[in-house]
Formats: sequence, structure tokens, C-alpha cells
Amino acid sequence: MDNFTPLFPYNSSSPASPPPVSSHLSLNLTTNNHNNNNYSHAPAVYDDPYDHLDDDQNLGLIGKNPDESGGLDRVSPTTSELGNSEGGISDHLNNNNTNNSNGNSASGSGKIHIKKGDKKIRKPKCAFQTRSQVDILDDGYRWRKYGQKAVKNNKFPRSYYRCTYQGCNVKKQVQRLSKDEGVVVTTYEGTHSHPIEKSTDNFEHILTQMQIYSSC
DNA sequence: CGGTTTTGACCTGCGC
DNA sequence: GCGCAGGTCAAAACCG
Repeated sequence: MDNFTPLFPYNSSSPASPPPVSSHLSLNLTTNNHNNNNYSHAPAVYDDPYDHLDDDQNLGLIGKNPDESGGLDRVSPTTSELGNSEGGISDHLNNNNTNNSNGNSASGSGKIHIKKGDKKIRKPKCAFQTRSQVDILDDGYRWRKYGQKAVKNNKFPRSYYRCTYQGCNVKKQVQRLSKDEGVVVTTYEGTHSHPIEKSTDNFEHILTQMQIYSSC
């Protein structure tokens, strides 16, 4: 739990950034089906989203090592847990260093190598699930897709996005559950170092929910 | 033409 | 050590 920081708000004091709310929430806010916009739902925001996803959606977990789990305080998953997961959000999500100004990732990241002896530090991550027909939530930031992978036990691929703002290395992963095709799990990693680039009424609603229920 | 998406290859970590 | 799965890179294709 060392490095847990809010993920959605960019890390400045801009008014657009909602103040962090107390952490340690455990709320299963799943749907707002009465909402008419594209995201016909409020996000379910979790302090440890995968606790819920394990139970309900059987997703994987973040952080193998509780001490390095990017602030997600939870016991380590086993391989079998991950293997059984519904296209589990992998514990490999965390193989990046925490330097937001460093675009290169650390071990486990493609062709970039980490030097021997470098300590792996994991970025905090925040995942939430929404019930939506579209995969991409318009959260007001601009994202560039840099990869897509088929996920085990999930017929839907996982997409990888990076914030396009110069110097901002926030990433997100988007994955739809095969068990429940209406559910999209979005995992954010890192903290935006800049204001939201465009206002989105839709996402403001979501952010509002998140301010209430999560420190993410 | 510049930015974004697609996609195959590559790399790492982990379990067996 | 090997194989698998996840994460990233980067060239090519695509699009406005």
C-alpha cells in the first residue's frame, strides 16, 4: 500500500481535478441502467477492484506481492486463480516502473530491459467496470492504442492505450468480459500530469461517482 | 501528411 | 529449462 495514489485526477491542483476522497472503499456500484448516455451505468469503482471481479466476474488480480501491489492491498493470487480467471486482468499489469516521466517500461515490457539490480516498483492501478456497449470510455483524455492481445479464457481481446499528452505516461487497459459481454473493465495505471483535454459530460457523471466512492 | 490503429514479433516473469 | 501468458514495440496500413 505504499504507493497508492489517486489515478484519475491529474496530479496538479487544477480545479478540474476532483480531490481525493478517502481510500479503502469497497463498493459495488455496478449499474445505472437508467442512464441514457453511452455509458448506461456508473462505473463500479473499487479500492481493490479485483476483489469484486474475482467474485463476480472472476477476473485476475493486480499485484502478486502484497507489498508491491501498487497500493492494492490484497493477498497474492495463485496461478490457478489467474488461469481460471475470465480472461484475467493479469498480475503482469504491474511490471512498469513508477517514473511517470519515463516512457520506457521496465521488466516484462516487450523489448525494454530492466537493469540488473534495479528494483521493480509498481505503479498504482485502478480498475473499474462499466456496463457499456462501447469499449472506450470518453474520459476526456486522448489515448493512443499501442497494443491488443488475446486473453486466455476470454473471447474479447484486451486493448492497451497510452495517454498521448507529451510527458504523460498514463496507461489504460480495456477489456470486455466474455462472461458478461456488457461489462467493460478499464484499468488505469499512473497519474495524469495535465488537465483533462476535453470536457465530457458523460464522464463527468462517472467522475462524480468516483469522487464519492473511490480515491481512484 | 500527420496522427492513429493494426498486428506480428519480441521480451519477461512465472509455473511446472 | 521449457512453455505459456501478458505486456510492449514498431513497421505497415489506415484515416481525416
